[in-house]
Amino acid sequence: MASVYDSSQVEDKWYKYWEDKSFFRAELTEGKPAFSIVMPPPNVTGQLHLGHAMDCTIQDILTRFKRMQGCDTLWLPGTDHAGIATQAKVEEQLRKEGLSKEELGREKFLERVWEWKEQYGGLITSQLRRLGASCDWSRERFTMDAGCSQAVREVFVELFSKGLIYRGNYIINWCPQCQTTISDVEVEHTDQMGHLYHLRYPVKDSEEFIIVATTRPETMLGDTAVAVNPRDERYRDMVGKTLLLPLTDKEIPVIADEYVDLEFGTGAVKITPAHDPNDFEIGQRHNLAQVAVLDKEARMNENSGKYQGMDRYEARKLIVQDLEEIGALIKIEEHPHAVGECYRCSTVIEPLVSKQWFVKMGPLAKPAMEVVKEGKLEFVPERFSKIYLGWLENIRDWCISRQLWWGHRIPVWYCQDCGSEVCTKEDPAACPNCGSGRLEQDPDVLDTWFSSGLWPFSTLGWPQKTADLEKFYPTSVLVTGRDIIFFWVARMIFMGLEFMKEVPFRQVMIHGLVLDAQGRKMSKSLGNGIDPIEVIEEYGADTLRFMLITGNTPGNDLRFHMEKLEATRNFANKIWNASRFVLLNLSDYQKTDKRQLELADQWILSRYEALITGVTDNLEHYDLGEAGRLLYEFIWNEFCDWYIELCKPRLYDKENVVARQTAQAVILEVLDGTLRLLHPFMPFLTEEIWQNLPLQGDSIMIRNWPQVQKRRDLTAEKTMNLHMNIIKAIRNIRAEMNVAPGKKAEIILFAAEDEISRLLISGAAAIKHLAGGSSVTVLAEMPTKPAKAAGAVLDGVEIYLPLKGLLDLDKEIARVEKEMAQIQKDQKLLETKLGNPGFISKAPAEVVAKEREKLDGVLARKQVLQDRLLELTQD
RNA sequence: GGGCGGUUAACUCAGUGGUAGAGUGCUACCUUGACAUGGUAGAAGUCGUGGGUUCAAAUCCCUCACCGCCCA
Repeated sequence: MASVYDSSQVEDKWYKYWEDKSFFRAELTEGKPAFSIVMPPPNVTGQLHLGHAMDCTIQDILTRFKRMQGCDTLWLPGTDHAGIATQAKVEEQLRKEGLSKEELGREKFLERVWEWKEQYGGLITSQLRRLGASCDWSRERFTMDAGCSQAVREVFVELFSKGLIYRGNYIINWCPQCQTTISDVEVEHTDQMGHLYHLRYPVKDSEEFIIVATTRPETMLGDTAVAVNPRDERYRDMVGKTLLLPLTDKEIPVIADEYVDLEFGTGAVKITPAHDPNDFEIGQRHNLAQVAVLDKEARMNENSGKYQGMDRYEARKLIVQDLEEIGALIKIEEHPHAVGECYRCSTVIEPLVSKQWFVKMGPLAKPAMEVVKEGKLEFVPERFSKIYLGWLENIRDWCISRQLWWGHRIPVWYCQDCGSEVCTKEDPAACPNCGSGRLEQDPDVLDTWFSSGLWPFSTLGWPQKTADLEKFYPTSVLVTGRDIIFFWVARMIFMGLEFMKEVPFRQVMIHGLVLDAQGRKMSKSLGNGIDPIEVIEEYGADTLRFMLITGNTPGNDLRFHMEKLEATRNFANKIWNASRFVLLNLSDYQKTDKRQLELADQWILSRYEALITGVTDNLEHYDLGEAGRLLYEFIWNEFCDWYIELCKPRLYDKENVVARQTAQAVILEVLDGTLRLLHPFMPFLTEEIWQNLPLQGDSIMIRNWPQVQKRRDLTAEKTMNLHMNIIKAIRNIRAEMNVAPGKKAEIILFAAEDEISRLLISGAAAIKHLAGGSSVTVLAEMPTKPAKAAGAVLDGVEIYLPLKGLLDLDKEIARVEKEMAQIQKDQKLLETKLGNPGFISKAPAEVVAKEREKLDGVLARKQVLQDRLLELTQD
């Protein structure tokens, strides 16, 4: 074995081995409890980024953990067809060839997209394999495969027949770049500095006027009213009057509506029902006409007179200029406001009135809220349920039609003869109303999230009644980022409740984002993204995985630091070398029953037992970071720094067979168990080591999860702590006295209490070995204290190092005085506390007793230090 | 404007009533038969501000400030 762990030599080998042996497959074993996760499907043409890496690492840890615990485990992978993004990529490819999708035609274009999907769709799944994802590839799904498509069809038709899907003219978000509608959640609001234009609208046949404030003057040509708040004194007399829209002299009424904010601007707002969602609603309440002045390219249309054909921003400039000329522009103010942009292309979206398909949300949202309120579905951390509920409370109907070609085509046909609408599970051959064969299918496709919303059951075979569905629905937990709660999580919940009559998952674990070292989001435009595959190649998948889940708490963002990556790589290497040490000393290992456990063995077994509990409990509660931290600390501090060192004398001594075999047995047991606990976090490294251990089994990944055996031994832990503290104190003295590390020194220990004295004798060998002692003498009595020695005192033990010739008296005095100062501080603190009658009477007796004990210890130590100081300063 | 999260050692973060912890970095020493991607020892924090509750607050409550995110 090499002294440095080389991940590149082992990862592919083991992944292939696991996959070939079908270890990832859910077997539907009778009687085994189920554990299932559906993977949030990444974009089929996408590449793995650190967000996926974190998300999938968490899922893999949970999956491997549950698998080892004996569950019938299914982690179901798949990809999403990602309508807009994928279509855009293929269109871009066409553009390079000098083609457009219109030239190609719908059918040919879709063929091209499928080709593209075949070519690039495998990339992300192969990248997930590099990460070590133990998902069941035999059940891999795609949102546009036959099964998922059938599910989409089923759901659409059913919702349609229940009246929960309808078509109508409403205001929607239009992306002039993508040339499609997008849903409310796909609009991103960013604060930008804009202007508030104050415009004067004159009252007809009067000298009066109203000043309205607007951020979008170019839409004024589509104004059909001006609204004020009915409680607004300023405009009481204006309501009902007719205004003349500047530039056109069109007559529009002044109306009163509660929606208008008295504080904002002038308290009077122009109403453009065709280009603003709020105005749209006001327009409906007051029966106002909708006059569209912008087209789908966001250019001024035929209703805009001389401005026709202009881009919206160009038109804004000119209209403002023209208004100024006629004296209708009162003033322009700087005004910060939120601008809605397309989440895909960042183009400013344009609210337009358009005939689209919608899902009626009210009836679906209600049960989706109930299950969370009733605790049938839990968010982890809990606070995310508030975000979820808040969103559903104010939800608007979901616009699901998209003017794209790539996606699930809306299963509605229009009869060209009688005009009826046909929505059926099977493609209709003739109009059921008039029998005509002239049916045309709706050209639009569905929002990608419509099919992802069905993911937890469509992937398990629904609408068929399958064994998978029976066993694995509801899934155990969903793991995803918080940016996707509205897009996806909420939709899966109401779809699951509607069609399965059951939550799609019992828990939702929400994690944060991976940020760059400065705490910024990683983005293409900033160029601060990090390719996980490059990280895997340089540092190994285990390192990346462990780094992504440690050092933060659930739900919080994680900053990506190269230093942290290195530290984790060093940890992997540490494990590698500790294992190497064990293996080097296990060459002649034989199973034995003749174990004679020493204190160190009892101690490490006890600590290992605590580790099992800690790691298991934290994994059960999705606190992976804490579980990882416990493993890190146990392995590095307790196992490597102490246990391995304590074992060395026994392992090197081939004469004492029983002692050696005992050490071999315990170190193997602890290493084996620790590797198993670590396996979900670092699957490759643990497999590579485990395969080298003298143990039976095909793979660590299908071994049992370690169980506690009631071997926690607090007495052994306490004794060991005493020994460790003595060793540390001696090392400290040696370092402060500049004793060369190789130089052995005489150690004298004394305890007034017999019981402690016995513990010292039992630890003498270990202390000698680890504290660089030439000898360890435990004195039963100490009539005179050695003056010419360096010393320390702790837990009822006095330590002396005679250090002939090496002792610097002044230094030693300084050391003792420093310690004395600390002791006095402690004493004062404790005395103040114990002198407080409130503390004595109100604090729990247990706490008081503990503080008393502390004070006793402090006083005893003080006494010894005082004596020593006296002796040191005497002659 | 509303909501959520954060503010702890130089940096990155744990800690959620009983005298502050880790990793990295820093200082000194050490190539000792697992590991220099290492070992040993050490220095380093009035736990954002101001109040309150409590015998006791980094921890619970309130105020404010700053940073980040979400919603409108």
